Amino acid sequence: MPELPEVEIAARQLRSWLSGRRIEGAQAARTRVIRGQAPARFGRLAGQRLSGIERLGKWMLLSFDGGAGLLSHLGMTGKWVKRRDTDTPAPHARATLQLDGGLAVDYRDPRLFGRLICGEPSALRALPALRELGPDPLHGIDVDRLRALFARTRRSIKQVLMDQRTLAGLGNIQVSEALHRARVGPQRPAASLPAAEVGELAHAIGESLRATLRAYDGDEPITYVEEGGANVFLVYDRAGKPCFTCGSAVRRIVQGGRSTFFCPVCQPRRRTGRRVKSGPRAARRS
DNA sequence: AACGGAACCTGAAAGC
DNA sequence: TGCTTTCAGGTTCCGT
Repeated sequence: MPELPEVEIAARQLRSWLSGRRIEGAQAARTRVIRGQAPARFGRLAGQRLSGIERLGKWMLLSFDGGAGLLSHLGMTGKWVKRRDTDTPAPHARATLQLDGGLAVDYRDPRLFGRLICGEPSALRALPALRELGPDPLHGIDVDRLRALFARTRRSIKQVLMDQRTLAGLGNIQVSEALHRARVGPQRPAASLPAAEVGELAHAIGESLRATLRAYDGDEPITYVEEGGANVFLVYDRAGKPCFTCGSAVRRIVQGGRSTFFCPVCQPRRRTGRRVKSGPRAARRS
């Protein structure tokens, strides 16, 4: 269930696990994860060493010194995990890279929404899913571009931010969190945001991503919220619980078939011009 | 062209 | 207890 911060952590982990090691063997099971590809394609990675990992939105592009590339998307339940090669593979392992030094990394993915594509990095970059990605929000956000983009759509701000062409890597959690931090109601039409609010939203997106990244820092192996990890978020999955700012109940609504969490008081449906300064201060976390 | 909704999957948790 | 329903942070495809 990973979004930009979780994928960023996954990329860092893979970098540390693979760097300096030789791939001794690679195999993938014939599942939806590899779509039409022949499982044998993954054998090409054998004998090569990692030369770099790039995170592109929620995708990771692994490049190897023999010219091979591996594109990975974690979907909803994908995760790379390390083990000793003598240990039994992780449950729901869909692919494995054997490394020298008696180590192996498994790609596990119970729900099979993730993807692994083996090919030359240049060819992988040319795939529509990568070509159409918007800019990476961690590298600074162009507020004018965002505002222009918002102006020419009738969709809600939530829907536009979920679109990977807007900013690459935001997902359901980060969008809820960023809108909350910016005090913008998720149902508002994107086109209704004045320039000042677009600026605040851009700032909030960066803050939310960095806060999540910090929360996972040193947490290895990473545990997602739904896996029983602590909820480190302000509104996500907190329906009915008090807003940390004003104390009123966080609401859950459905937009585009997915849950949105927000505080109806701090994030009004219409712009009121007034801001919630403070209110009954709820206990921080619990 | 842009948009909303369904489809794709499995497993865990909640409801009966 | 055990069966059924609901829900899950992803993209992609299809019809309007």
